[in-house]
Amino acid sequence: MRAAIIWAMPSAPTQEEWVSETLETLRRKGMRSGSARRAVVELLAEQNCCLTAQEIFDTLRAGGRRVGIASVYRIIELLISQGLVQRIELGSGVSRYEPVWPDGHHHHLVCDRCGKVDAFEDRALEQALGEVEASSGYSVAAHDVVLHGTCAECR
Amino acid sequence: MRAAIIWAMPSAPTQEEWVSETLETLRRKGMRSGSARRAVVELLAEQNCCLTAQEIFDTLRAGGRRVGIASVYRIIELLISQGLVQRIELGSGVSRYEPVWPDGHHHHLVCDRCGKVDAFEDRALEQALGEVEASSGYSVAAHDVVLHGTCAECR
DNA sequence: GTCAGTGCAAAGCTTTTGCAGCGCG
DNA sequence: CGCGCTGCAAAAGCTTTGCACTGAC
Repeated sequence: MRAAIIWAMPSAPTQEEWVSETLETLRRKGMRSGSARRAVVELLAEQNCCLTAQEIFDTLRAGGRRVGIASVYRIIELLISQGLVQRIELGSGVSRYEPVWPDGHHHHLVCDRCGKVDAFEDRALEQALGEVEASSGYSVAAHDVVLHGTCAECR
Repeated sequence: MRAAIIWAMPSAPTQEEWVSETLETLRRKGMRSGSARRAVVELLAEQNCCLTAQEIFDTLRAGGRRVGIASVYRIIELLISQGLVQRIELGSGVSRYEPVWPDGHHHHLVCDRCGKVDAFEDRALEQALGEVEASSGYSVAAHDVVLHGTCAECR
């Protein structure tokens, strides 16, 4: 089995390190660390799966935090522009977001029956993508791969 | 150069054949061929790039057709459910649609600067994807690959 | 004390749904 | 000549913007 299904939580850096490095990166650019911003960063860090803006909002509200959905969107937008978070489109019409871990790169498998999302890594796939990118004439900054199908439990 | 940038219009079937085969497929399932349905199918067939619902609507309106945007969405939905059209998400928040040609399979390169979209094919990439799919535990029905970057002109 | 960050409310867009009338088969 | 298809209008999400106030530095 070459394509290992993983949960995207590399051992290094840890979740806490990602939080502090993310806030430090913002601070270095002269940005402040307000309560909503810190809450979103901390929540993203502890996820093993990509979240929607609504899920982030609901989770923070359920935890008693008084955040606005607009702040969630603004914070995500900021983190994406700094390369700290990545937007994932799985085809359902809503955007999902997950932290960018410096030492890992993975893609997503979506079960169209139950909605489950798995992550996977594959060296041969990355290599094939790298060769396509090199010969494309584009300067490729990012690539997204989404596999749609039916998971083992639903089958 | 392995990854050929192509425009996704295979020689067989021709555009006219795709139109007639698509309408015939619908007819065989007891569906009718109203004017809006035929107009959308004909417009899709002559595109070399994926279109948004709004673009389809605007183009048909500009051509003097009295179509509703709701019909455009309903027709696209129908064609997707029959496997005749495919939904493409390029990360901008709007869905794009293109015909499924029976004899070809391609992916997309997006210039994040000017918005241009190119299509490409690559055998090694398809093979790597096939191996990932086989070992994933999922029954994979479709896969989407999107490369983001800067095109030669913008660079 | 200043001004970036925030919450709330309203607006903007894309997509979906309801419904009455038209027209394909 | 019936019922499926269509256009229009309204509704339903998701996301963005405006604005006054709060709180980080």
